[in-house]
Amino acid sequence: MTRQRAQGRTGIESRSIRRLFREKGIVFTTQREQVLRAVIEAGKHIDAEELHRRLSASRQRVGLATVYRTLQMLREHGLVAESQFGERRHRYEQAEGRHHDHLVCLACGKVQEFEEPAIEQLQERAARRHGFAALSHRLELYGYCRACGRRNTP
Amino acid sequence: MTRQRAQGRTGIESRSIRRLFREKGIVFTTQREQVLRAVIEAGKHIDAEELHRRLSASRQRVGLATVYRTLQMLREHGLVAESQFGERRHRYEQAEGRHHDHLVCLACGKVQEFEEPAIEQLQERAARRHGFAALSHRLELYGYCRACGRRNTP
DNA sequence: CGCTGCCTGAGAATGATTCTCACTCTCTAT
DNA sequence: ATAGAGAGTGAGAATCATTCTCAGGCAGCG
Ligand SMILES: [Mn+2]
Ligand SMILES: [Mn+2]
Ligand SMILES: [Zn+2]
Ligand SMILES: [Zn+2]
Repeated sequence: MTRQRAQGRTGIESRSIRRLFREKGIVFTTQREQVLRAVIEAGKHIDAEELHRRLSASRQRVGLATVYRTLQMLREHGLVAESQFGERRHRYEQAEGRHHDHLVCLACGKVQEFEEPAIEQLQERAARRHGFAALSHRLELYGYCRACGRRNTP
Repeated sequence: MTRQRAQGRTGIESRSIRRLFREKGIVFTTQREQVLRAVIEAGKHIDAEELHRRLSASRQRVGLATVYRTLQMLREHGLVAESQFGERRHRYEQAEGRHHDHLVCLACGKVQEFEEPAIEQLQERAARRHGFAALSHRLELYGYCRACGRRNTP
């Protein structure tokens, strides 16, 4: 079995995921490695079904139940972030260092990311005012992206 | 059939809902009236199933499908607001004039409302910066309420 | 009062996610 | 390396909130 030599731009090698899992106390399995790798390569906001489809096509086959289980586990370990965007299914992305929120276009479905540190601060302040200890949050703005806004209200 | 005389504290009478519907171009039916009335009386964050149960118990029976259809319709007309709070089912509340966001306790499930006009402004600004025309948003903070926070981290 | 067309309700259908359980694999300790 | 214990996997069934279907019922308008 010829093994691909260079993994390419992601730079994430099997050994490093193995190490990552060990550090986090996560049992290593090829399925888990493949799921995490696929999430990272997918880029942004992929759903479980699509992830499963891509894995079945290009890599080792991984059961859909395992995809779900693994995503949940990775989320609990802070390696993956889950969002919903007003659809029925959840979407996943790699949880990188920086937190961000989302602008969801109601016309074309595009999801744009943004950061606004001042909002995060005010959230924290608002929470404290109510004696609430915030661990996480979700902020989504729904409306029309630049392209769709121009099309609808010229 | 003896009819209840005074509707009590809500102050919303049949005639006024009829008028409200007419003004909005909504066809009046007793089912729709009952659903809206039940949402208002429920107070906060009730789900469709519970609404259906209460209607079946105390008022006229309304089919579950009709409850869902009506909630969706009322939402489109801005009379009802929908949220999700990380659960599977949606929750509904009367859409009153003032907008608010939510603090969701991960321990006891309590949902507290808060307003922070400065956040709303910053959201608008962030959206504009990306050429995005925001129509609505959802902001939820997840963590521990005062009572649960004290219990867990004394 | 009598159409016309929207509204309703019971049950079936849908669809994303979770569960089940027999089997397999990882990890750790020999 | 090897074996045993326990955690992970996968196919399919189950769950369950929500939507769909369609036959029968009302609302609104003349
Ligand atoms: Mn994102
Ligand atoms: Mn609320
Ligand atoms: Zn768009
Ligand atoms: Zn609490």
